[in-house]
Amino acid sequence: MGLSSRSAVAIHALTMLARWGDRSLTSAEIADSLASNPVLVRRILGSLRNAGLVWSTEGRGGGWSLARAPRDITLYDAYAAVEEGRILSRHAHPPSDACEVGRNISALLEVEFRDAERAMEERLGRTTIAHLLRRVLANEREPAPVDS
Amino acid sequence: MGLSSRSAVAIHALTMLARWGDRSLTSAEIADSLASNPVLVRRILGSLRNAGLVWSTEGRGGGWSLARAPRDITLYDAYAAVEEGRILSRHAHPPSDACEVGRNISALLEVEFRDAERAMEERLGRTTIAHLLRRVLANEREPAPVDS
DNA sequence: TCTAACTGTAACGAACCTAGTTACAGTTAA
DNA sequence: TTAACTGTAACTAGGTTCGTTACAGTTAGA
Repeated sequence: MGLSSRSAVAIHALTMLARWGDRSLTSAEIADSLASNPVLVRRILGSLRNAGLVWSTEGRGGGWSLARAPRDITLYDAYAAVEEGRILSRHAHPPSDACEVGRNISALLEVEFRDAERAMEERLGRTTIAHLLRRVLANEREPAPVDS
Repeated sequence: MGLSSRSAVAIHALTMLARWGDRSLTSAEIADSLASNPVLVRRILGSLRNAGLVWSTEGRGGGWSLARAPRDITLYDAYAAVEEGRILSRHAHPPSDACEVGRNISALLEVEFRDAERAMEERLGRTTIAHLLRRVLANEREPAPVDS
């Protein structure tokens, strides 16, 4: 099935907060850009706050701001804040001890899957919100040609 | 949420087929080792057959065998045969074109996520069924000490 | 002081996926 | 002819996701 789209929402929101860093954004503004729902946005930004990536203020005029410089927030930070658990699922049940393969494969698979997951995470950690924002602004200055 | 455990089942089954390479195994034998169900096993081995990794014979005395040498089957081959689609989900809906970030982020995220997924796949491609079988047999010769 | 604009969170539903199961048709060897 | 297999459809229970409604709490400003 694959993971949820929460990582995409989180990265989108963080990039918006970086773009309009001089003021806070409301969950409604972010939800508009996502074509989604303010409650969903608040839930996901809540996870980002728990991870120390953003902070919020309540009440009228309240909203959300980055808690760190965009160059100090990686895509892995966003991913780790909203996505829990493993990517590659292990056996649903412990295999049979009566089988040579069954009693050894779990530990071996654990190492392989863990390494593979880490490779993905390591790649996500190489890109920051600042990188994304720079490319967004570059695209805006020189829009990609539109086919037609 | 993460992916299904089909990859784990597929790799477990392939390792068993490699271990008992001189004869075919039935879905019931593999299901026993997995503490699972023969129908589930047949479904997953069916995907592996579609990918050219195993073949099966019907009728009495039938069963499953590897279609390639264990050293020519990687964990990525197994993964790709049973798991479809992407790992990191993209936006559930296309973001708003009215927002600077919204109209650029999808394409940028696509590149990042694709690269991250490829990093994981590349790591899975580095280990073969022959590697796993060798370690299973090594563990059997020299069992890991049991705490108690 | 009242009101409007926010966050924070619980609760719910529809859609979807997974793992497991039953059932049964088709194939093959003995 | 029968027993042992594969191949596959259909169904269930349980879990997750995304979206929504509802509402309590907080804050700024008229």
